[in-house]
Amino acid sequence: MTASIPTLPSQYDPSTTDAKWQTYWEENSVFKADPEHEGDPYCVVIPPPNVTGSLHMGHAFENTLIDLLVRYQRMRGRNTLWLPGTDHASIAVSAILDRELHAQNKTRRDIDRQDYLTRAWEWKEESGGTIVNQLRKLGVSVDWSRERFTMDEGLSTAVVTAFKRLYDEKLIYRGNYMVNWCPASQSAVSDIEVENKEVDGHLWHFRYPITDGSGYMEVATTRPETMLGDTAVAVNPADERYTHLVGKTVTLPIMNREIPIIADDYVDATFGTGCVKITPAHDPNDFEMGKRHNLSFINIMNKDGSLNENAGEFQGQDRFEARKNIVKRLDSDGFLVKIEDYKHSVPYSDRGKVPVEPLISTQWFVKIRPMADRALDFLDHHHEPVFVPERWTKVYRDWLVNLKDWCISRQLWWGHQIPAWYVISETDGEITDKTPFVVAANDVDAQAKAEAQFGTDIQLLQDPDVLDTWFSSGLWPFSTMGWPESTKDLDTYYPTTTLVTGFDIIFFWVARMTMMAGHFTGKMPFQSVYIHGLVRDENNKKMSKSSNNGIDPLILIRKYGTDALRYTLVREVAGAGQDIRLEYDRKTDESGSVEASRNFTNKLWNASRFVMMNLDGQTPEQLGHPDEAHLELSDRWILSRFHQVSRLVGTQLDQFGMGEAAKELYEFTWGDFCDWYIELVKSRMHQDSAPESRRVVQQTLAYVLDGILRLLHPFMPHITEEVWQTLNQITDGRVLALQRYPIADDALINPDLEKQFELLFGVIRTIRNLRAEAGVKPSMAIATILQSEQSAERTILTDGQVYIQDLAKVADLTISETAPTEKMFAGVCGTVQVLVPLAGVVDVDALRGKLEKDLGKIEAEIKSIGGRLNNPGFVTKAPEAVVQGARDTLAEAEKQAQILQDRLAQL
RNA sequence: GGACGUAUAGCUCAGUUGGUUAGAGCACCACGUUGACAUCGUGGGGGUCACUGGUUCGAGUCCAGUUACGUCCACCA
Repeated sequence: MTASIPTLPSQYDPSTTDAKWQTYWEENSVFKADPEHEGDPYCVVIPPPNVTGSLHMGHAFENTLIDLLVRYQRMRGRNTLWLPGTDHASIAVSAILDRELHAQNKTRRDIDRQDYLTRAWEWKEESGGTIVNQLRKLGVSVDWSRERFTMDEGLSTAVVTAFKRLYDEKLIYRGNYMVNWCPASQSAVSDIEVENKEVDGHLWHFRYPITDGSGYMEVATTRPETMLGDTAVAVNPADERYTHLVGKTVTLPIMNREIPIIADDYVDATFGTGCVKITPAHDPNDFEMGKRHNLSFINIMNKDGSLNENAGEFQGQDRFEARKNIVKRLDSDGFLVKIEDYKHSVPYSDRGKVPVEPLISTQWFVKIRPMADRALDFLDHHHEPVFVPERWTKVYRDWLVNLKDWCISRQLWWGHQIPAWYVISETDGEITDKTPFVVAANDVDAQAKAEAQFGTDIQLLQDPDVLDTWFSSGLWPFSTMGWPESTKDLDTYYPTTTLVTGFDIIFFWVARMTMMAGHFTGKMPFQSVYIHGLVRDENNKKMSKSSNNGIDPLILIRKYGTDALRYTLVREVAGAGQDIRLEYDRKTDESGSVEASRNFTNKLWNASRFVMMNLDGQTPEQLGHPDEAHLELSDRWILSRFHQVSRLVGTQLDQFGMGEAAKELYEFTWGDFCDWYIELVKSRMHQDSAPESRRVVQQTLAYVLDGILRLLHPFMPHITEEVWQTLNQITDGRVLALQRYPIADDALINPDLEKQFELLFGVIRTIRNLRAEAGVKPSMAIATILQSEQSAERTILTDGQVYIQDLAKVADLTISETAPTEKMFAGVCGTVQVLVPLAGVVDVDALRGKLEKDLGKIEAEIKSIGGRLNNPGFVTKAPEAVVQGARDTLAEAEKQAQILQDRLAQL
C-alpha cells in the first residue's frame, strides 16, 4: 500500500495519493455512520448541490470547511454522520431539457409529460453524478451509503406527507393572486427568486385626456406597454391640485376606455406630476389599489410575455416590442409629453434571467405566518439556532418577521407533482378555479376520497404543476433520515449539529428548514449555523457564471493537490463569515497562495521523510512514548510546544476558528518542529551518538510527527493519511481518519522552558545576524562570547550551549559574567551581550554602523517607555503589573543601551 | 431609503477583554547547496494602522462623525 521509506521521492506527489485514499476510504466504508457507535452524535447534512451543477470554488470552500469540522469531530470520538446528496433543481433541469428540445425544434408541449420525465430521468442518470464525483475529489468524508436525492422515493413520500399535512391544517391554500411570473421558464416563481437589478431606463410621460374635455392628466411610467391595461388614474386625496377631478374620468388613449380618477394615500403627491396610472393586473401596488377601489383587472399578457387579445392591435407582439410600438403610437397621437432618462430597478427572474412579469394567476401558497412565528419563537425564547457569526441572527430574524406567503407551485414537470386531484367531471372536464379537488397521498387515496364526496361516477386529474424545489429542500435535514417514518437515524442524528452554508442561502434554505422542522418535528433542525463568506477572484470580484470569472477548483487540485487547495481555503478564513480572496493568474492557471500551501505539504512530506529515515524502521508504537527519564531539554521543549498547540487547535476548532487553527499548525510544523527542533537534534540522530540520547530523540520525533499528522489530518487528509500509514507501517487496515485527535497533556506544557528557549533562539538569531553583518561565510565556524550579569541567564545559556553551537555554527563558545574590551562585533539579546571576536577581520566602520543602528532603536524605546513612566497619571492609574512591566522593560532597554554605548566607546 | 461588512507593509491578511518598539505568508534584497526539503535555509529592508474629533495615564483596539469599497433588504409611478 505504501512506499518503503528509503524510496520515498523528495517531492510530494499528490496526484496518486489523493486518488488512492479517496478510493480506499470509500471502498472500505470508513465514513459509514453507525447509530450504535459510541460517543455523542455529530451530524451534518450536506447543502445539496443542484444535480445540474459542476463543482465551483464555492462548493470547494464550503465542503472543505464541513469536512474539516466533521473529520475533527470524528477523531474526537463523536458518533459522526455527514450525509451527502443532491437537489433535483426543478427550474435548472427544465431549462436544460428545454434547450435540448429546442435543438430538435420542439417544445415541452410537443411531447407528453411521461416522455418528458423519462428524458429528465435519463439526463439525471447520465449527468447528475458529475457534481457528486467532483465532490469526491475534495476528499469529503461523507457516508455515501446514505446518499440522497430530493426526488428519491423516500424523500418524495416526505414531500407529499408534508404537503398533505399542511393542507389539512389549512396552512396550504390555492388561490388567484398576483405572482411573479417568469416568461422564460413560463412558471410562477417565489419572491426570493426575484432579483432587483438597477438598469438605465426611461420615464415616459403621457397625458390622458379628461373625458369631459376640461384638460389632461399627465402620468409617467417606466412600462408604457402596461397602459393598455390601465383601469384608473390615481392621485393623493390631500393633493389640492386634483381634488376637483376625483370622481371624473379620463379616456385612455389607444383603447379609448373611460377610466376613473381615484384618490389613494399610496400616491406620493411630490413625485412627478402626482398622478399615477393604475394597472391592477400588472403591478403589485396597483393590484392592491385595484382591490381597494373595485377596479377591473385587465390582463393584457400571455404566459410567454407576448400581448394577448386585450391588447388590441398589439396582440401577439412581445412585451418589449409592444413597448416601442405603443410609445410610437402615443407619440403620433399626441399623447407623449416627454421621455426622461431614468435609473430604476427592474425585477429579474433569478433563473430565467429575464424581467419577471407581475401576473395574476391561480397558484398554491403556504400560509407562512404560523410557521415563521414558530421559528421566531425558537429564536427568541430558546436562542435556536445559533448563528456563527452572530450578526446573521438579525438578518434571519428580520426576514422571518417580514415574510409573506410563499408561492410553491411551479408550472413545470420536473419535480414533485402537487398531490391534489381535481374532480374535473364537475367542471366539464377542465381544471378551473372552481373545480373541486382533494389532496391525498396518492391517486388511489384520492379516488376514494373524491368518490366519498362526489360519487363513483367521477373523473379525476392530478394538478399538473410541481412544487418549488425549496419545498423539498426545506425538509432535507429530516427527510433524508427517513421522516415521516421514525427511524434509528432520525432518533440518533436528528436534530443535526451544525449547518454550514453561505449567507445567500439563509432565506432560500435555512429559514425554510427551520420553519418546516419547527412545524413537523417540533425542533430546530440544527443547533448552529455557520455562515461562511464568498470566495472572491483575484480582483476581489464575486465569482459568477455571468462574469465568467470562476476559478476551477479542479485545475488547482490537479496543479497543486487537493490538500494544498483545501489548506489554502481554510487558512484564508479569518474571522468567521469573512469573504476570502484567491490569488490566480488566468494565463498560467497559477495561484500564489495555493502554491504556498503546496510548499507546506512538501515541507511536511520532507520533514516526515527525514524523521522516518532516522527511526531505524521503528514505528512510534514500537519506539514507545518518549521516555520521561531520558528526555533532554530540547525534547521537553518540543513536547511542551506540541501540547500547547494541541490545546490551542482544539479550542479554536471547537468555536469554528478554522483559519486560526490552520495558521497555528503551520507555524508549529514549519517553525517549531522543522526549523528548530529537527535542527536542534540532528547531532543526536547520528549512529555514533549516545544510544539513550538517540533513542529518546527517535521517540520524540516519532511521537510529535505522529501527533502533527493527526492534528493536520482534518485539514489535509490525503498527505497525512499517506505519511501516517508509512510512519506506522500499517498493514491491518487501520486509517488515520479514525484515530484519536491529540488532546493536550497539560502536565507536559512548560511555559518556563518555552521562555528559556526563546532566549536561546534569540541569542542564536543575534549571532546569525552578526555573522551576516560581518560577512562571515555560513560554512565558517567562529568563536563567540556571551556575557550576562545574571546568573539565571548564564545557566540557561550553559544548558543550551550545544544548541547555540550547532545552530549558530559556533566552534568556541564562552559564557561569562564580564565582558572583554577588545574590538568585536557585538549585539544584544535581552540583557545578554553577544560578542564575536574576529581578529584582523573587524571592519570598524561596519561595526560602528551596526552598533549605532541598534542603539538608535533602543534609545527610541527608552524614550517612549521613559516618557510613560514619567507621567504621574500612568504610574498612579495603570495596573501595578503593567507599570512593573514597563519598569522591567525600561531597565532591560537601558542595560542594552549601556552595553552598546560601551562597545561604541571602545572603538 | 434601511441594515450590515471591510479599510493595518507592494499584495493577501492576523492583531483576543485598550498596556513593551504593530505581526505572518507572498513578493523584494543579500548570502548559502553542511546528507530531509531550492517547492529549501539564514539574515535583511519595508507600515502616519482610511480620515476627523472624543473618552483615557495610555487607542490599531472603545465612542461619535466623515470618506471609500462591497453586500443584503425595501423601493415612487
